[in-house]
Amino acid sequence: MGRSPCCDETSLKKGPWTPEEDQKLVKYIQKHGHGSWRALPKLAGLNRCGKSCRLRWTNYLRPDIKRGKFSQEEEQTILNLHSILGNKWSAIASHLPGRTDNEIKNFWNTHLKKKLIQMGFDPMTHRPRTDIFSSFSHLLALANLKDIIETHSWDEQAVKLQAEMAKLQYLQYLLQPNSNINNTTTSLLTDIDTINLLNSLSSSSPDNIAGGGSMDSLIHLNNSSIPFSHMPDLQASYQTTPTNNKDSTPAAQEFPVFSQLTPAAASSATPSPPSMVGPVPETSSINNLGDVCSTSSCYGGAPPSIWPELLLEDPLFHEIA
DNA sequence: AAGTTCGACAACCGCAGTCCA
DNA sequence: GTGGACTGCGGTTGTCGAACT
Repeated sequence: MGRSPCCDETSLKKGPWTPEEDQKLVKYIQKHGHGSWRALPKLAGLNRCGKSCRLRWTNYLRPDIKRGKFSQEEEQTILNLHSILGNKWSAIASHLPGRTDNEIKNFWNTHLKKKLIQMGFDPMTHRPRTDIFSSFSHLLALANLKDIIETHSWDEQAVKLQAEMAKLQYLQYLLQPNSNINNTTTSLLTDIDTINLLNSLSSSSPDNIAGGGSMDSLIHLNNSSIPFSHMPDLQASYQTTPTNNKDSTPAAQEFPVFSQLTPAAASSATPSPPSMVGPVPETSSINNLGDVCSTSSCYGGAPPSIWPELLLEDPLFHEIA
């Protein structure tokens, strides 16, 4: 298949379009239609390649383009569709009238992706990240650095650190959704193993790596439920722990679905549906979710909404099904 | 006030698919 | 069937203004 040279002519202008160029392009297309994009620049009196003209028209000058910030509904639609379609920006754009694939792609990369990451979700899978312990260990270390320095020798702590990290790494392995655990029995054993391991961590001596607070931290993290979303026992604490007023967190306000999860849904051992359903990390434990709301796409006081519903209503969902 | 960093978004690049002579 | 022309698409880069030091 031959490849057409397009913009390799060095004499052709690149870079930002001027208002004059825009005007020429719009006038020409309004009068003649775009026809052949390759021929268009000459006919329109533009020193651009056809490809550049096409992009400028489709991404910016087209009259039916909706500009401005994305609405909350649009944001949810993007999240839903992305969870099914992945980076199929044009497919996503086709469900958002007036929005271009480029605009959606940019919005995803600059806002939504960061938001998911900050909330502890993998932006590609829309599931809780399973590598949370890598950062968790850092958090533990930071949180207890003072205690370590003040009360214990470095050697002593180093040994304990290694032991705890080994446990955590094994725990992480057990929690891997793609681990080679296929049959029910093994899966059950795994959960038991996992819980036992957690218990062992929680029952460690008070001067363990977390300075007596590692399991507390875990439980609080479990309120955020990133690593344990498929662990029923721990989910119980998720729903009953009163000390964490999730509804007051920015994330809970912004994504009310997280605070509305039923125990059954929260304790489901089944991997979450493509849409992002799952508890939200506790603001103060994981990261500053206030930052999440600091973006231009945050809509304080907006009515609650639930992505999966939107997803199921979308005709695309039926197409795919 | 000047320089630097960062975020948002427009634009470019190159591959892949489709159409058609 | 073949190959050139063209379009669509997704990843990446460049630019510019705002925020920060």
